[in-house]
Amino acid sequence: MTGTTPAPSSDFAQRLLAWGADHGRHDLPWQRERSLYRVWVSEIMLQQTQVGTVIGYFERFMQRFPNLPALAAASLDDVLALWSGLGYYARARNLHRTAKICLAEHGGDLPRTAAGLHDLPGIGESTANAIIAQALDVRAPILDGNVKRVLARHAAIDGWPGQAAVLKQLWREAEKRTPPDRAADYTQAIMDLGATVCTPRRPACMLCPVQGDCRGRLEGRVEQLPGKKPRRERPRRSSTWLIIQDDQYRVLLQRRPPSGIWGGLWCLPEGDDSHEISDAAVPPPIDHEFTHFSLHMRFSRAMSEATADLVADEQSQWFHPDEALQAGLPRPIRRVVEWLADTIPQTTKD
DNA sequence: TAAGCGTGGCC
DNA sequence: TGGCCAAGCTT
Repeated sequence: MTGTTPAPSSDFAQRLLAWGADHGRHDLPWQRERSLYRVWVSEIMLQQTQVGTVIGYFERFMQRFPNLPALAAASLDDVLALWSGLGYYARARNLHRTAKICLAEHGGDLPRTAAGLHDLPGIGESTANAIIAQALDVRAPILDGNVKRVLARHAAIDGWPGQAAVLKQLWREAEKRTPPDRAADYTQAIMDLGATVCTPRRPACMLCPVQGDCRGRLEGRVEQLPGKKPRRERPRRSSTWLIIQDDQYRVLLQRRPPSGIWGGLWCLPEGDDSHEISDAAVPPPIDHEFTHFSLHMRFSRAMSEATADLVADEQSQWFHPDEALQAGLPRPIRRVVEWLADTIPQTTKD
């Protein structure tokens, strides 16, 4: 060693590890009682979702499904009920599928290799590596949104990470910088740095342990990195949803098809203008924003006599509003059902 | 390669 | 307010 040439990859990791010990997060629920199962569930919940949102869902999920066999034995309905409100429901469907596959083909356990995990539904390369790094302390580079941002800035990699060439460069950096040991600590540290210091807006570079050789900072363009996704306009759609109630105020809900938006969740039937409308009060319309479109939702009362086809549908079921709130409902439908629960006349006193 | 897939928070 | 972003994967 000449002593004059820095060893960026190794030193980068060492500085991150030292920073993480003092400033990283060490008390997240999935960091306690660490197991493949708990880390797997947490990683799926955390896809495109922030830590603060996930914690409550994770705790309830673990309470109800403490281990993989419990999850595999559950109905998809029960799994979706606990996922209700968290979004990207394909994650819940894949989680359930994976649990069943592991029970049938892996003796009730998750595979202990990245390749084995990657073969399962809902687990991509970064998630597979994150799971073995966090749960088994095995060296495996990850490349989630936090790491992409940290590396794009530190190595000054231009372009949007959705482009294959940019992604390849980022993977190369991730691979190069991942240290041989302390996989779990390093993985947590680099994600924590991205989440708390190297943030998308107004990064706290003065607090950053790797600011000294951060190329993005040296070139004065930290906030321009990584490159932004090309923007395209969000279509606006509108739809009418039918509120059909029986004489006990039970509401008719319909299970949505297993794929597509809100797949497998319980919804009001989508209506057209052909149904007879009653004059009972309806909830106010809801504007719901998705990533890829805006939805204006209007609500309309229909009589069950006028909708015999819907009532007879095998995917339809009557729910008392309080029961419906226990089911897997999309966010805006949950709001409507809460409104229905509040508008039931109180005929008894106790 | 690009589009589809939720929801909440932030400014 | 609307645009952007978040521990991405699937088709």
